[in-house]
Amino acid sequence: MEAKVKRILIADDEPDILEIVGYNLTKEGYEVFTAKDGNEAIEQAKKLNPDLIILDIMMPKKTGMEVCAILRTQPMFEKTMIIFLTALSDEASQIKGLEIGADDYVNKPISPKVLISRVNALFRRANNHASDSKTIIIDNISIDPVKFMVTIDGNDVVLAKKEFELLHLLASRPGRVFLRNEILSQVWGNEVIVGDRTIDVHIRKIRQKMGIECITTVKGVGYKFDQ
Amino acid sequence: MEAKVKRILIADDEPDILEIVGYNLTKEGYEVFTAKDGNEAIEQAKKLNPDLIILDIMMPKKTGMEVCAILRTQPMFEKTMIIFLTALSDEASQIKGLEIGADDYVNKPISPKVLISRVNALFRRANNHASDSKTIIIDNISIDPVKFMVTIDGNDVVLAKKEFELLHLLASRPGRVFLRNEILSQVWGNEVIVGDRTIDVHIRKIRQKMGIECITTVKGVGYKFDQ
DNA sequence: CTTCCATGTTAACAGTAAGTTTACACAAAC
DNA sequence: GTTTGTGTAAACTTACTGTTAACATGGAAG
Repeated sequence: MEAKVKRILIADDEPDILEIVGYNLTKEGYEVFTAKDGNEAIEQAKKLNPDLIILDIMMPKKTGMEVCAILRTQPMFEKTMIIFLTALSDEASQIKGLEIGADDYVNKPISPKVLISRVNALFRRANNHASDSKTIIIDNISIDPVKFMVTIDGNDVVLAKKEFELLHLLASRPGRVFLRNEILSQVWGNEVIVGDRTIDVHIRKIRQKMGIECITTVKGVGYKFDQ
Repeated sequence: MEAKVKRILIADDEPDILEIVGYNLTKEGYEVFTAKDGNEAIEQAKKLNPDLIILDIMMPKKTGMEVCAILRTQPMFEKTMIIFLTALSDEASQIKGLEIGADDYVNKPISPKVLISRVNALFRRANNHASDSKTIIIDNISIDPVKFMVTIDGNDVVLAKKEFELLHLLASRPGRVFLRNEILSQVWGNEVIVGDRTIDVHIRKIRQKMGIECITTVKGVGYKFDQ
C-alpha cells in the first residue's frame, strides 16, 4: 500500500498567504489547492477530498469556523484533518477552534517552516494510525496485508492487487459503509479517474473468488464488509 | 467499544506546573501521573505505558528532547502521543521538537484551558478510529449512519437511502416535530421539488419496514419521532 | 350529518444504480 | 515472441428506488 501524494486545501482571502504557504507545502511534496473564501473552501473540499484543510478564520462568505463545523457534520470529512491558521490569537478562539473539530490552531504571522513541521507532524501521526500491516481476522476470514493473503476456513484465496486493496479497505472497518468516493480515493488515489463500473467489477471479482457473501451493497451509498 | 480512561504522564521539574496541569487534566477525566526529570519520565513511561506524555524540555538528568528521541526508538511507544510544553519559544526548538516525533509543541506560559483543548483534540483524533458515537439509540432502536443500519431489538431492518435519511433526521431530535418544509429541505435539498404525497409515502414505508409505531403524525404540522 | 381537508394507502411507472459479461490494452513472466 | 494475468472500459441486463397519481380514510368544523 504505497503512500499516496497527500492533498492539502488552503483557504484564505489573502493571496499572499495562499502563495507563500502553497509554495512551501508544494516544495515539501504535497499537492496543494486553494480557495479564497468559505464557500469555495467547502466546494473544493467536496470535489477534491483533501487529506488536510488549512483554514483562515476571517474569510468572506463563510468563516473558517463555519466551514469546519459544516465539514465535520459530514461522514466524508470525518478523517480529514483541519488546521486553523489565523490572526485571531485570543485564547477563546483557539479553544473554540479546537473544540469544533480542528486538529491544530496556528497563529499568524507564522514562519512557513513551523507550519510545515506541524503539517508533517499531523501526517506522521495519521499515517502511523493506518491499520496497515496488521492481519485482520473476522470470523473465519483472515486478511494479511503483509503476506498479501486472504484465507477462508484455512483455504487460501488469491486476489489481485486492486482486489486485495479494496477488500482490505472494507474489512478494515467491518460494518462501516464506504462511499464510492472514499473507495476511489483510498484505493485508486485522487489523481486517477476511472469509470463508473470499475468498482463494481472489482467487487464482483472479490465476491466470486471468496465464494461467500461478505460484502453488502448499500444502494446509492456504497459498500460495506458484513460484520 | 467502551472508552477506557486515558493515561497522561507529565514530566516537568517545576512542581507548580505538575500540580496545575495535573489538576486540570484530572478534572477533565484523565488519569494523571507525574515525573520530575528526564530519567524518571522514561522509567514511568515504561511502567505505565501512558497514552500521552507531556514533556518539559529543560529538565534535569535528561532533556525532554532526549526523552522523546529515546522513546520514539522503541516500538512500545510508537503510538504514544507526545506534547512538548516549554518556555523555549524559539522557532528552531519548535521545529526540532516536532521533527523528532512530538505531536504538538506548546509554549509556556499557557492557560490550562488551551492545553486541555489541545490534549482533547489529540485524543479525539486518536480515538476516531473507534468512534461509533454517531449512532442514535432510542429504547430498543439503534440507527447507525456510519454503518447505514437500523436495528430493532437486535433485528436488522433494511431501509432505502431516502427512507434512512428521513428516519435519521427525525430520530436526530426525538420528540421534536419537523415541518414538511424542513424535511424537504433537509432530506431532498432546496433545489428539488417533489409532490405533496412523496413524504407520506416514505413515512409509510418506514413504518411498514420497522413494524412498530415510532413516527407520529402531527396533523397540519409535520412528523416526529416518538420519544 | 355532511363537507372539507390533511394524511394514508396502493399500484404503477420511469429513472437510476448496480450486476454481469465480454473485450481490450498493458505489463510481467516464461 | 508468446503466454498469462490484471485493470479498465463498454454495453447490456437486472433490480430496486423514488415519485406520482388516483383513491381511501378519518377527524374536525359547521
